[in-house]
Amino acid sequence: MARSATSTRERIVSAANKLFYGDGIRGVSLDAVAAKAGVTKRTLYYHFRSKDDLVAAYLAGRDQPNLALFRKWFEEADGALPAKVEQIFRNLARSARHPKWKGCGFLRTSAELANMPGHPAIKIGAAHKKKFDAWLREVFEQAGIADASQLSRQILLLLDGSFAVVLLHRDPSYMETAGEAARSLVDGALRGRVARR
Amino acid sequence: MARSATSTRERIVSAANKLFYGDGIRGVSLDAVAAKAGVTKRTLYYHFRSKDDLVAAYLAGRDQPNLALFRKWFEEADGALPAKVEQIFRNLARSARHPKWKGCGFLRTSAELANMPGHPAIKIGAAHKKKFDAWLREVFEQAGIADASQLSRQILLLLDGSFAVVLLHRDPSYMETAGEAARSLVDGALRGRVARR
DNA sequence: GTCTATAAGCCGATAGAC
DNA sequence: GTCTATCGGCTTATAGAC
Repeated sequence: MARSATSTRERIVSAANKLFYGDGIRGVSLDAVAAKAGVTKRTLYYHFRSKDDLVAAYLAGRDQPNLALFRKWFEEADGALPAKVEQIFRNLARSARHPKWKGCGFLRTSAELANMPGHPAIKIGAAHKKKFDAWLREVFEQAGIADASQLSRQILLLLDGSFAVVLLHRDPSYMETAGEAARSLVDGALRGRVARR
Repeated sequence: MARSATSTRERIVSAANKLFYGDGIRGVSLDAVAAKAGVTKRTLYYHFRSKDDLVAAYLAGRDQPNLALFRKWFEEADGALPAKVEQIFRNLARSARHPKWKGCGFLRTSAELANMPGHPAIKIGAAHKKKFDAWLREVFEQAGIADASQLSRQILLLLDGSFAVVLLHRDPSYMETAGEAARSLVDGALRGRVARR
């Protein structure tokens, strides 16, 4: 009734975000989420129909902030297009050195719930990556790159590959390697654009 | 006592392989593994100290067969080096169209157990990828590519990226996109080799 | 080495009061 | 909308017989 500065629902999602991202979906109980949010489990179930519902809300809450961050990194980077793309990977490497970093929440959820392909959370993850792909394709199209769609997909493969590889080896330098590969591919596409004229 | 054609231990690992790969580590109980292996849980605990121990055995059992398959795909492919590398991705796309395909067991385990960085199973996964990396680097070195190490890492990023992306979108065509990117990078490295002479 | 049986605790989800 | 209390089931792991 008394509306607090952050709503109960927001506090629950925030707690779920920290716990699910940190320890994985099936590694976290709703008891733990409720306790961290400072509510009882009954209240949690008032706001969310089920654990699956909360998992979907957890990823939905990461969608826009994540996209905004990538765009910001790109826009603030100096240099030509290949260097600006590479800069995304450099910033990612920096964030991956933070001790709490545990890869991409969307990819990890799809890996953990691979036996439930239609799970709402997986759909949210897929949509998130599609949005990033669409933004990157737009950037490449405006640069006059012929097959912008193919190139953006390739960059996304490198990006998601670096999430997976860095998580496995705990070595963020792979993100810099991925950035160099991305720069090579963008460079090649730009030269292709000129050659085809 | 009576040694069966397949030992009890092997049957347990085989059951664990199917279940863990299919439904994820934390999504599978040892009750289910024991039942599928046709033994009691007490027998399972005779052969494996803990669930973590069994998880490690599950991934260890996938190491060599997986590497052998990639090598076979490469060796049987026609054409020059870039085409042979691309053929690995084409074969992977074909296998990803099988209904039981659920990504890379090593990567999915590291994603699910991201909160346990020192877990034995993660070490086995990291070692597996390092072996593949070393083999690919050797191939590139023998082709006279200058920075074979950098190139093999880039190809692995595309490979692992395609595992993650295809699992999320359930669209194996991303593996063909990754294969084309890999071919581009190998092509570029070969041209670099000539240019530097 | 394999069995039956069970400990001890955690899980998602719900009942009913206020 | 939030609380206390609890259900029925499942989980890892162990005890003790043969």
